[in-house]
Amino acid sequence: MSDTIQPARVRFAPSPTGHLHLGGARTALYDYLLAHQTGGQFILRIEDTDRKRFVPGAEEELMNGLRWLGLQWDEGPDVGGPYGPYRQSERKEIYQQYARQLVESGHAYYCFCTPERLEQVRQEQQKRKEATHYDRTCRDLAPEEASRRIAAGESHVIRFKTPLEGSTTVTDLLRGTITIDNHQLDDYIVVKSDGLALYHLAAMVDDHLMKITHVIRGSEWLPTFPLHALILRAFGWQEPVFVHLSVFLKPSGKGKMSKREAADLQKDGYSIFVKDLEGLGYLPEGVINWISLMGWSYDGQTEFFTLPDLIAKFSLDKLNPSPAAINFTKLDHFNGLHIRALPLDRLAALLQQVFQSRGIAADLPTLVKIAPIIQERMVTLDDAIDFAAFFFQADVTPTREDLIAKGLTAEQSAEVARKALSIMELAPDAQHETVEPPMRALVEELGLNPGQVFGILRVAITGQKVSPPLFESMEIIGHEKVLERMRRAVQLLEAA
RNA sequence: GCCCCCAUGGUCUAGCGGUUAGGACACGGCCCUUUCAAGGCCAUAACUCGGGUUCGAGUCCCGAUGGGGGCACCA
Repeated sequence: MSDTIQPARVRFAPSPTGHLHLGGARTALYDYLLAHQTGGQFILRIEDTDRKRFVPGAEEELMNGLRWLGLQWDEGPDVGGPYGPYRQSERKEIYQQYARQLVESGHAYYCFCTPERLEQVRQEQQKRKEATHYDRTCRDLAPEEASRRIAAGESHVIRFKTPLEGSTTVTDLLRGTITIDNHQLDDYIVVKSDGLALYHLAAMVDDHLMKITHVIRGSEWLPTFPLHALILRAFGWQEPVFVHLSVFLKPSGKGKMSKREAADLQKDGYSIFVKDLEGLGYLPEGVINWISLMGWSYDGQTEFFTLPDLIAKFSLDKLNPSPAAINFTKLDHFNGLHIRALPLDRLAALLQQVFQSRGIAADLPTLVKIAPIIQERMVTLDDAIDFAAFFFQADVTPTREDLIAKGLTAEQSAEVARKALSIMELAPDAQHETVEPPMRALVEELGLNPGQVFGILRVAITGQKVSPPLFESMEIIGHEKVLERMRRAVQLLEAA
């Protein structure tokens, strides 16, 4: 990076109409990275001009999601800032003022066509297999007539007066210039009959007023990008840099994620909604690392990144314009990597939350001892339940069948268990340094495989066939409890 | 139907006219090993197709195909 770089002002501008999903999170991440990398500002703007689609609580969920990911904004509805308000529903008058300016300069006009008539026109056009466009009935209404009808209280909207001739060329940072014939463009409505602006006007006005330097948004805006440029140019405003990010496809890479498929994902322990990820055992670090690489790369080699790494290494010109399939197994991979990178005390604290959420009271000192032996075995934090719940149970309940070692009979297994038990009874403590050598000697003496002997002990002490390393586990469980569990296993094997 | 965007292994990607086409995930095998992991090693696997341009094309141009997006008083 050169030192001549200008601080970027970048905004994440979601509408509070649903859950924050992976695509939005990735846009917000890139916004955040660019702002922080350049010493600029990351702005959160709520685009809630559509009252019909407003979902109560969505704004709060969105903010919680961003905060969980670690993407704190510098300006926004809650923290304020010099260019507020940051909620579009609170900026109605501002948009009206600029819409009037557009009408006065001849770039927009009042339209009195009813939705019913518009619908009729649209249907006729479809029947003739034409592109659906407004037929421009009100485009050349005399200003006097328009004023008269407005004064008479007639319902109206404001439409942008798209040039009939020529073409418009816009520049997307990833795709270069895109030129479209103006006759492909419609006379889009920019102010609704309820007086509220539509995205096209509101976003351009806000981006200008809020001094946004880079607009990073989804590629669904590409078709209306020329309109936006036309609006900016009508005002004579400087155009920010536009970056249109590709969409996310479903894991197969064939098509985008449907609502149904998103729901099915939950059954597999995955979700495209940020709000679900924490509960599923994912780390914000893992999620950030994962989504950062969906459409961006650093050198094609390095893949492990923390948020500070990304701030240092992110660059817009390494963005990839092609759609990317969501790959949850890669999320698992990154999550595992970041779990292993966690300091033990922090891992222990996170584990405590996980256990607590399952109604298991796990104390921190024990958790700190457990953390190092399960850390490299976990993909999600939830895996700790399978790996370590037995540490906190009063009793374990191994089955007789599991206690019988491979290649041995029940009687032989009982004999092994009895001998191991007497070793344990003679041992002064359950430290693995004191227990492991005699146990290994026992393996030798009996002429068995370590797996056979240790397998019996594992099931006896942990109650399960898969567990963290045996002797470390015994040490944490404690001498008394280990003896107790081993005696019970002997009983179980001798019964029958 | 019309318009726009995109195109390297199954998936994420590096590549920016001359490479044995590199890395990662997943998958398979081996090593390590008390289980499960982690780690190490090895293997399988790609330039959508057709035309150009060029001494030479994954890389540039055109077309086709495929995928995606848009065509609202939603964003």
